[in-house]
Amino acid sequence: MSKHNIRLKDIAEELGISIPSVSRALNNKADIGEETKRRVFELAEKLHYQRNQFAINFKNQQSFIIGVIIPQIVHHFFSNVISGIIDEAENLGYGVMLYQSNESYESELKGVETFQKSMIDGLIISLSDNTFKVDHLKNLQEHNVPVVLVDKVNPDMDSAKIICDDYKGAYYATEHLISIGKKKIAHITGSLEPHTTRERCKGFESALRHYNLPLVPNLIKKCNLVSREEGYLTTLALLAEPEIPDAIFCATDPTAIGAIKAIKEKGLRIPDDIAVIGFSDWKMSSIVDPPLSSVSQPDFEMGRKAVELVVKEIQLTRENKPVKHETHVMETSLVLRESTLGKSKKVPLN
Amino acid sequence: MSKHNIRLKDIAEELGISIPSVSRALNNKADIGEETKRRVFELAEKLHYQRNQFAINFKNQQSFIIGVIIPQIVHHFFSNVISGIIDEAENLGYGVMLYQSNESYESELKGVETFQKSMIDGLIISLSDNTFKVDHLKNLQEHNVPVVLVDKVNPDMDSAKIICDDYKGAYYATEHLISIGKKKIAHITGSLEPHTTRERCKGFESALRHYNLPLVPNLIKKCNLVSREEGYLTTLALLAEPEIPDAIFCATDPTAIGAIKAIKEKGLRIPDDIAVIGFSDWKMSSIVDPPLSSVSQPDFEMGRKAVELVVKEIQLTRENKPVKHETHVMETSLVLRESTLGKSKKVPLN
DNA sequence: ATGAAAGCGCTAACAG
DNA sequence: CTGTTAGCGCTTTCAT
Repeated sequence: MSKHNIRLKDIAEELGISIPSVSRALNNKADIGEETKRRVFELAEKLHYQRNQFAINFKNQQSFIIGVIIPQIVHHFFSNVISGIIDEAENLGYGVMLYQSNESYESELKGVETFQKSMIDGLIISLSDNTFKVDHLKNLQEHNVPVVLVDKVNPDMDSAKIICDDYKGAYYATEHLISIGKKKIAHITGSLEPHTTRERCKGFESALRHYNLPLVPNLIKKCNLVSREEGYLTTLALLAEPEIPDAIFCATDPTAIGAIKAIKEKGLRIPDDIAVIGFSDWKMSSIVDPPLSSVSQPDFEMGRKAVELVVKEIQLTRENKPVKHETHVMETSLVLRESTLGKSKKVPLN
Repeated sequence: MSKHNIRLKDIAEELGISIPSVSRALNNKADIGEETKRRVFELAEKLHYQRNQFAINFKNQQSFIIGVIIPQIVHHFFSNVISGIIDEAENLGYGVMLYQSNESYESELKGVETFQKSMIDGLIISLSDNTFKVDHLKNLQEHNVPVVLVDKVNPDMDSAKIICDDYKGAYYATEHLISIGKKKIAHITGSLEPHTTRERCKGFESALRHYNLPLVPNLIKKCNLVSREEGYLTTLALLAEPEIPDAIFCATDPTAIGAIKAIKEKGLRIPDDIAVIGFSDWKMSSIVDPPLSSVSQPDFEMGRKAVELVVKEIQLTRENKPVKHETHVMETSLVLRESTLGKSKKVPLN
């Protein structure tokens, strides 16, 4: 049990050679005799030698760990971002530490602290909705830990960023509603604090303007949590307006699902009376009745790209080369289902 | 930029004292002068000293990192297990590294390898459905890295385990169907390889037996992936039987959702003609139409408990004390919704 | 091709 | 109370 782990020293002694020689052999260095190398490998194998990464990390001051902070894992979008991150990190030889902020700034601070204790080489973070200061992240940068912001970004941060084109996604979603003949389109937006929801709102307005549709203030409703409950209540409010909309673009899928519930309860048909489209293409969106059209974000790909950027910066930083922070804007795509298309089109189960 | 990080040495030199004194001060050791301590803290503060955890980890041969391998993050159940893990790990001063196996044995091996490189102190793992050998885990144990199995366990592993009472959950689910007057109850089971599905099947049969209902072989259908698609197809097969069931207990929620789709397509009413109950209480289960009754597992709590066990074993191992591997069986609970209760009972939105 | 020596940053053991 | 010494396991000079 407590038999100490095998060290280079053990192998060296057993073979009657020096420790550096063993090291050189195991690391396939050039200047080492073939015969020696063979004997070292053989014995290492036999003793089940495992390099002590603590020593190596210590020597190189490098952990090969990337820290990841996201608001909530349970969200389908973030699960997929994380999958992309883990995948690409594996490819590049990095491990991934995870922390969730639960949309709390204080939690986010704690996460950064935990990560500093674990000596992460780089950080990928999607900011909590309640994070307005970024000193904790700048602090990391000052300690030569590159930071990459994903999706939920902050203009005060001078760092690499991965965002998706929320503006265009919203524009296309709205354009789609117009294309199926809708004229009185409502928008349920979230808190306008996060960059993402603000862009979605802008894209919506821009599409209306472009197609010469009136921008009716009463048809733009704000809710803070963009939850199902809120979507439900907000839609009920919309339906109580003197002139009700014939389509609703919701800033998130849960809101849209709430909206669907409200519309169905009122005995209205989807999409004939009111079409509904959401944003983010949650897993559950294909399961609700009717299946929800939505704007799909390249979540997995965003994760991959984030790792690519952060590792690039890690390497440049280690080589003391100047780093230029890239911002990657990724394209969204429309996933059209019955909530806007109706039964006409056969929609696959998945 | 490349100004090297502050070390104890820098502080010691600036203050004209020895390095150990600085160490003692910073660590609030007993035998250090108040005045010295004050000066050290002051300067450390001023220089933004941050302890170099690489050195400490190296010295203690300890990372304060727990590795976690699960099949798929996107699954609601696992997301919540992970949340529980991160939460409790934070409490106990540990960070969490994450890896997903995607139900692949090879992937799982890679995960263990990655983790070994990162020198995890302990591992929490939910085995992939294709993992039948556990040498990789035993290897970890031999290197004094405690392993805790969660939910997907393996009898060959001599380790701590967290499981939930699938048998009882299935029993209660079936009993509930009986209690609402159902007599011809079908069961859609998964591959009988994993311990979990096997127990669910046993619980189902046991309840039928206990209530003197016949065990009709044709009403027990197996599908391998327990996916929505499979649930749909399997249910269609069930409905093609000469005598169709009046209730279906599905081994997972996705299967149940597929079942609902099939039943609705056939023009049958839920639950009047056929009641449906699932297992795991996925987020989406409350959203489908009708909302799905299900057996809820204490996912978050399972995660917490896993951390508790693994940390306990880590500590015992470090102190060279004997460790007794505990197995924790956690209770499930029924979440009843319209798919078995009907509209009668007002079901809350959440 | 190999060995000897030094050092990464920190802490524990031992003196005084 | 404080300083000196040593060592965690490995790699990287610098000799030979």
